[in-house]
Amino acid sequence: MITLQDVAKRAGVAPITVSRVVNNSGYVALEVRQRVQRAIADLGYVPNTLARSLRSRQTNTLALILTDITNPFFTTVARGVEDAASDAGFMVIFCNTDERESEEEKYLRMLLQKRVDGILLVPARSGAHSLPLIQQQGTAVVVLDRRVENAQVDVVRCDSEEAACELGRLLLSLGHTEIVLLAGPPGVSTSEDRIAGFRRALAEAGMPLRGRILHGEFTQESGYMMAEQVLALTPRPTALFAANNFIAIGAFKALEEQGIRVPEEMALVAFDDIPPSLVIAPFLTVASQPAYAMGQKAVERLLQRLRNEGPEECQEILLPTELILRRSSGEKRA
Amino acid sequence: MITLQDVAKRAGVAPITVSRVVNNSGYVALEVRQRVQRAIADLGYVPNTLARSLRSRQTNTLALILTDITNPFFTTVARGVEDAASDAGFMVIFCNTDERESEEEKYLRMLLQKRVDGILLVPARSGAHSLPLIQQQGTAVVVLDRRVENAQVDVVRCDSEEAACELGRLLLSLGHTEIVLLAGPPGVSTSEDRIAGFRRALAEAGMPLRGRILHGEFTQESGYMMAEQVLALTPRPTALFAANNFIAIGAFKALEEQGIRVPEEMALVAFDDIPPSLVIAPFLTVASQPAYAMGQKAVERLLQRLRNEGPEECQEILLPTELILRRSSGEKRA
DNA sequence: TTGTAAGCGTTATCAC
DNA sequence: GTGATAACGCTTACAA
Repeated sequence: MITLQDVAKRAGVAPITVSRVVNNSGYVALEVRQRVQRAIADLGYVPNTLARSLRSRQTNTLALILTDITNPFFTTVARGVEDAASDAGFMVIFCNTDERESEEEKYLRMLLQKRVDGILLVPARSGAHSLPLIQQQGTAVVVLDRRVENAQVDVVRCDSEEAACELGRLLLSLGHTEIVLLAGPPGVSTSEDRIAGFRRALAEAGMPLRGRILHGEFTQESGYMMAEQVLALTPRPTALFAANNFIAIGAFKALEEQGIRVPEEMALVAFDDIPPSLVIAPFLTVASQPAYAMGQKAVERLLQRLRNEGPEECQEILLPTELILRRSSGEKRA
Repeated sequence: MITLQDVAKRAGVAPITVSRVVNNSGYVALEVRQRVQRAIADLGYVPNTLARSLRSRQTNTLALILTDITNPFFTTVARGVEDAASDAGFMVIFCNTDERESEEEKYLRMLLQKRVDGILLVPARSGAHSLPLIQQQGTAVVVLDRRVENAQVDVVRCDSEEAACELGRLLLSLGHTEIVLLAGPPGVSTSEDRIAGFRRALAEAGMPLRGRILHGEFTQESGYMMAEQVLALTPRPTALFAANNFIAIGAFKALEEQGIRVPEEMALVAFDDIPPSLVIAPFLTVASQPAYAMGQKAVERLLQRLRNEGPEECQEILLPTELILRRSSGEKRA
């Protein structure tokens, strides 16, 4: 392997001079610079970032820990992260936890050992067991998409509670009185906030709340199973509120198999849109979160931390959701 | 920052002994090992992989260079890569090139500087300008999804030519004679192979080929525009063959806006499925590639190279595509 | 404008 | 079983 030393020898200068040319730092005479550059080209020298990072204590690498890149919401977040990081000269390591804290911790340890400059974390559980690990190590971190309890940390997310309340109000305004929320797992803030928002909408309307919430996972399979349970209820509800896109699609499949028409026999609304580029005929009424912008904003804040810019105190950056009305929520009931 | 030295001092041993404990290498007396482990716990020591990698010449990091993680085909590939890599103790850096060779090269240089152990490359162009860069540096590489010209390299992909031929035959067997292929960009092997397969299907049927191929990008916008062009033709074609999923969806939107019913007035088939978890009502007839398995297999081969296992000569691993018949291809014409 | 010397935190090598 | 020493390839601090 060609090292900086080899280049220095070939160019007849000291190693540090080559370093200065490579990094465009400090003064180097034009003539010397050219000599060095020729030597670099001749030898095909590729700087070794490991050595540089060891000395400079910067890796120019960020990490994004999320639950599942396969969910288009997170795919889009990831793209926002990558673009923003790339613009700033950072590379990004991706980790899928599948909502498991054990995986989260495993990855975290590896990342800290790698001395990544910063971590973007979508915590598997709002307990956020792993946050202390990061902060104790002095690594910069921004939490994405979800709240965490009792933690001093920057967060970029949407107001799930408010958006869920709006979705709930929508269904109520359409005349539904028997609505069931197909929720995500307990202990995840987005799931809990969406439940709280739904509750608030019901409370505002003076409606009682019992047996109206099912707990599951943020997956299609879970949506399917929860919808099956709902269909066994009497009287049968007239509207479903899916806590995310996957749950909605799973629920729809269950309804379809039972021959229940959406929205005529069962209205359906959901959290998280599916990107228009993936959908032949947009159908779901959703509260859409600005996934790409979330990724961007989170990186922005993380870079501020790395550069000691921006406000010193921890911020909670709330991005707006958008209510998108489509066919699945149906018309006003008689 | 706590270093291995600090731990050594605290435990009253030499640094190398701590190293042996951390890495489970060499002999360490049980009593000493426990003393060291206690010191590690007390101090909250986190090993520094940079230093280790500098010495050991291994980073336990792979890189995946693809065109756009936002395309569900690549999202799934990425998940397959991440899972397989993670199982083997490797982390993965992701890079989006948006089909641009300049981006590909930029990322590549950064990755080589980072001394990643191996690179998974979906080359932007079949010229694969950047392959020599990698190989010259002695870094392991596996090419994914696409062919490259004149290169000694392992490739994991599907047989686009054959699958495209089958899709073409399908349309012909349904009685279509005026079919237009909405292709991807020239210079990309998947695009060219799909054209070749389509041509072969026509040739087999003894049908002439003129004005039957439009070139565009692998994007929804491009699909939309190409479909608009098709609709201006007389006589109007009766079937469209989209070279990927995004093109198909863009084309469908153009057709819909013009009030043209699919498949009654225009049949539509495409390459690449959309994952069922994302689709309310599967509709497109497609040639589906096993994206997850492609990612897995590619990592498998890459790890073989890193470990000097497996066949020495370069392999082309072809994975089977699956023809999935749905509504969009329509019935046999009168 | 250029160079010297030391050190970043680990592990390879060889010795005890 | 354990340790001393050097080295990985680069940059920081200081000197000339």
